[in-house]
Amino acid sequence: MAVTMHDVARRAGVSIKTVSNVVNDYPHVRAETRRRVQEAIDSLGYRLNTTARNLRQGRTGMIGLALPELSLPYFAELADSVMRAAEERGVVVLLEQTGAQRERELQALDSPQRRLTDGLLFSPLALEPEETDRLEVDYPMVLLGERMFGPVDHVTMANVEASRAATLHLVERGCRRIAVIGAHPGETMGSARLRFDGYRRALAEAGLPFDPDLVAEAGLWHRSTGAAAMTRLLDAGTVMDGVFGMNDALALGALHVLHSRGVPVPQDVAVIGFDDIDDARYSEPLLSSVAPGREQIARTAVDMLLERIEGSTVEPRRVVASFEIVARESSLLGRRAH
Amino acid sequence: MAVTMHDVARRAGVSIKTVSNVVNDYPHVRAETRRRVQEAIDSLGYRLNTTARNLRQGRTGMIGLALPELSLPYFAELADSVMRAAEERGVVVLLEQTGAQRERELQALDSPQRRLTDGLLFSPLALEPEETDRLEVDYPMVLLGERMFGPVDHVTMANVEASRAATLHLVERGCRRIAVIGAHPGETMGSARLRFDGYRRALAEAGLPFDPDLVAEAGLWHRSTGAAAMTRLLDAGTVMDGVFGMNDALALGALHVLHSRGVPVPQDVAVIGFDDIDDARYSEPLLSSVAPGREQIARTAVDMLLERIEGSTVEPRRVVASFEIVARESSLLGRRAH
DNA sequence: CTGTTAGCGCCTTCAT
DNA sequence: ATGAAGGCGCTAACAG
Repeated sequence: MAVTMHDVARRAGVSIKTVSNVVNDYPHVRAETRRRVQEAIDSLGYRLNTTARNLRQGRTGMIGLALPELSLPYFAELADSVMRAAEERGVVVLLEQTGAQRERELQALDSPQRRLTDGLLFSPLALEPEETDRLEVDYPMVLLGERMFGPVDHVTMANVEASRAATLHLVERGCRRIAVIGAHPGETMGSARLRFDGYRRALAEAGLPFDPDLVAEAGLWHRSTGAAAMTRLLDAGTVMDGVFGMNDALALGALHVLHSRGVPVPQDVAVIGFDDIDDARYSEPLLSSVAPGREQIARTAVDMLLERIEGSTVEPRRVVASFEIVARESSLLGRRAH
Repeated sequence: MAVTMHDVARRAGVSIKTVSNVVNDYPHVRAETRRRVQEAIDSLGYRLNTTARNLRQGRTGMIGLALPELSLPYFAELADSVMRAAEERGVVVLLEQTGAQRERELQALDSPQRRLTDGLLFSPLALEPEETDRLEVDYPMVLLGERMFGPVDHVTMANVEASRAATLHLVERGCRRIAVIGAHPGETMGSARLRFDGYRRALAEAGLPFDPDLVAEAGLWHRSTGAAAMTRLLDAGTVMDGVFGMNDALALGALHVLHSRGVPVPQDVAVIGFDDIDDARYSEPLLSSVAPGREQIARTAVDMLLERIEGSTVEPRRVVASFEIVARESSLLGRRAH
């Protein structure tokens, strides 16, 4: 049924090894031989059997990507970036969703898929920082995100720095009372905590007072929770001239509410989000955001994982991606001076 | 390095075949033998080498899922459903994005990944209906969506029927002038055409006139385009008491605009979308929608593909999933009688 | 109920 | 620059 190297070899009048050499671009093959083999390959419609190669080489050519949920825009876009980066490196990505549930995150570390992949890019959201020992696995792994750190390579965004920069961006636009949406009180690491820290640091640097009334919690970082938080702020009569949404979904929800209530954005209230998801380019007004270096994160993570797969045993590394403030309409106009 | 069946066999004092039988839940194994083998497996930490099994069986245990983009909510949720359905059947899904570009859709049909999968679930969005001959591939395939039909199994949603039902749902709520958002003039098949047909059919059945002024185009089915379309309708002074968004993103965009302009929903204008994506459960007001049977589509498609992989040669089948109207706040209240 | 044999298709020695 | 042999880890087929 399937055409094998043997068939090609017979057809081209060479040995199987020569066919293998041609297929794998081995340099020392005479041009004429190569041509004959190539011709046989084309005429027979031969295609390499990846499974056999994998068995022989003890590799699968696939890497796993375990993330919370594809329906969260940031992760859908991250998956996209990782798949592209992997393609450039000649490997294939096997996606797994954990639903941000602790049990399923643990399962992902030990699922049957692990036998199918050479390594894992793991983005936990539910595992507790105390459980880092679970990350001591016997296959190559690179950690994504800031939920936890362990004795493995880690690629993360500059949460604190970037939040600080986002907040300072609003300050530069003239904002003096900046609300922050998405806080998770009590969290000791994780994005919510880090981004909140960045916000406070910026206030301190700018010499602005911290006002707890300007902090709005939001458990899930969805549009709806962002809208609800904004509504609470407005209904409480909180005076503000800027809003920092800890992610774009929250910021978009807030934007929606401001718009509905007739608050001019950015004239009366400037808004900035975080993640720079695609939707930020389609809102009214366009949403300013922090581009957290998703592409860089994806590339770096894939490269690091491949190095581990190649056998590198250097100390676990930590890479922090560089970010960028993307100023769009929601924070763009000059604001009233105080 | 790796523990093999041989190691387990030696440890348990049985032959390799017996180990294989235990691993594969072959029934005729004595309980005592099974126990001994299992013990050896556990103590050695043995894990089946899937690649070797695949090579032997001539299968990979993976199916491909080629879809436009994960960042489109419907497809993210479809991918989720397919991955779950596949897991229940013991196969793994290899995802590929085509970016809704014709070239990349063609590539997906012939990518190196095809050697890694036993079959393909293919959801084209850019290929032209005339190009059905491209679908004559030499591996098992099941087509998803309504962009085109070919000589292969096909799973689709009841676009016409469901749109008709959505429109009639608004009619039952008392709507008499129902706008439709998302039209693609000139399209001969594809979702936009089919859903538009359902809309017109419903109007005809309800004895309502068709008014071209109530039809709003939207090329990309995003929130932003839905909002823009709604804005155009309102600015043109079009009188309406209902809106049918051809997908939820469009409807959510429209909802946003109505809300901003102070039009009470559903009191003055009732709104319904299509796809029942997760976001519909988080809008203000909650968005009514058509649940197109995503789970059923996923299960059916996976099952059909697996049957083909098993070697079934029955005539190509076409399955239409059953849908459901999900009435939420945006269309729920009784409307003024005329 | 369990063992033996013979590959699946490829790549890595080692020759030539 | 090319060929021959062996085996990656597993399972199908057949014995026993």
